[in-house]
Amino acid sequence: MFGLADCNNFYVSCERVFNPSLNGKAVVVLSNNDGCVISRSQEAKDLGIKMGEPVFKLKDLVKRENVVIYSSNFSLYGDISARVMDIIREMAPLTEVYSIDEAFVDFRGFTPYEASRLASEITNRLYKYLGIPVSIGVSSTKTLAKVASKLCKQYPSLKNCCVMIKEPDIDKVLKRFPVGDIWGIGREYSKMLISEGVDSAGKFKLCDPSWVRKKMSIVGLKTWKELNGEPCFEFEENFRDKKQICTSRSFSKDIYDTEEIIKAIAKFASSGSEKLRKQKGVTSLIHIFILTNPFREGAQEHYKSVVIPLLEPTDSTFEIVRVCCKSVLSIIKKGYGYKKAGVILSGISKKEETPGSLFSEKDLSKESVLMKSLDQINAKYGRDTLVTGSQGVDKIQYNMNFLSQRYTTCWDDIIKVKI
DNA sequence: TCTGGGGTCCTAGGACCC
DNA sequence: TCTGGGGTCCTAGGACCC
Repeated sequence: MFGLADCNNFYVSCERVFNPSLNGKAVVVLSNNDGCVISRSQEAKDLGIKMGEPVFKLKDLVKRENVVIYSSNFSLYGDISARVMDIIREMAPLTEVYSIDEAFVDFRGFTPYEASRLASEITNRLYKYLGIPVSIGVSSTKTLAKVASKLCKQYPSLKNCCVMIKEPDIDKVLKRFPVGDIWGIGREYSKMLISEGVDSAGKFKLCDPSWVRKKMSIVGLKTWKELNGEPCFEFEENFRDKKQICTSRSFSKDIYDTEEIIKAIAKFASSGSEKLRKQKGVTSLIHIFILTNPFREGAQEHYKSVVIPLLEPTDSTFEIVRVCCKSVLSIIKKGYGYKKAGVILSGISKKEETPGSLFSEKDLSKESVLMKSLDQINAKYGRDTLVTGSQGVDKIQYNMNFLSQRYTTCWDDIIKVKI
């Protein structure tokens, strides 16, 4: 049996821990740059606020209903998430962290009764120790466990735990479960299935597998099998290395100045390199992209990108920043305002397993020492203490008008709170 | 005025290999 | 008249996740 522990309205719940007066109120957390809604309290959902909705469209509603707004505070959410995962791991050692607010928990070998006891112990402890409400669903596959965890949110009487094992019970649930809410079925497949008359998980479960395979590839077929009780997604080990590392941001306004774009690209390249070194990898392919504002009228050409294969795979901030700054010039057009940019590092391999070049002119061991010092200094004195010249010293401005304090990770903020 | 960021996997088609 | 067969690798694009 697989369990899925899912924090309820996670970002909003984190804000509520440090500000209990938010309980019972409509609260939303916004994406980077204060763009879209990415977390909603139940009260906000009840007002009809949708996931991903841009906040400027909600202006009237926010005012009328006194919706409380927060900018996203990932230092806080990341730290609370780590604490949640630690506690779950203490109680169920084989735990796969799936996202910032979800973990699959191993319930193999448990009777349904034992599973339900452990699940409720976990939710109770998380609420008691951290103040974070968590739903746990348990069933025979990951996909069904996801369904079970969603039921908890629908039926408060379940007290945040739902063990779903008996076939007739499962079928009863699936019959009323919207096909688009199934894990692995997104907007496009959902549209297609509904147009074919398949609007519930129950109906999808009864589809002909070869039809599913044809329409939705092997991925869709796996989801179908999982709904039929055949596990296709196993537990995975947690610290799998990334195959690509993407760093990108939207800017708070359109940027026309080439120097400004270069600064941003240098910053993205340098953060990417740092992430790369953390997993002891080297990149051999760099992808840079810039976008003009796609929502602005009359903007034609809005996406430009360039891919640069490297002759020698590297993890050096200097090398990566240098290549990026030089290459981005080839795609920037004068007179265009850019709204977003990013750097993707791919073709990643383990540094120690990557052969060096016979004709290299660089002294790689020196470079390694330099990078190590760079990382150590930034770890000790804070991010961006030491940066490349092309990144510049003044930070790029992003909108963060409703930011809470970093209650658990930043000493300055704690002092401010006390005062 | 204001529309997120960071990932994964699969498939089709083209270029290339022997 | 007749024009191989079996692969791999790469890229772009499309779907999905939170």
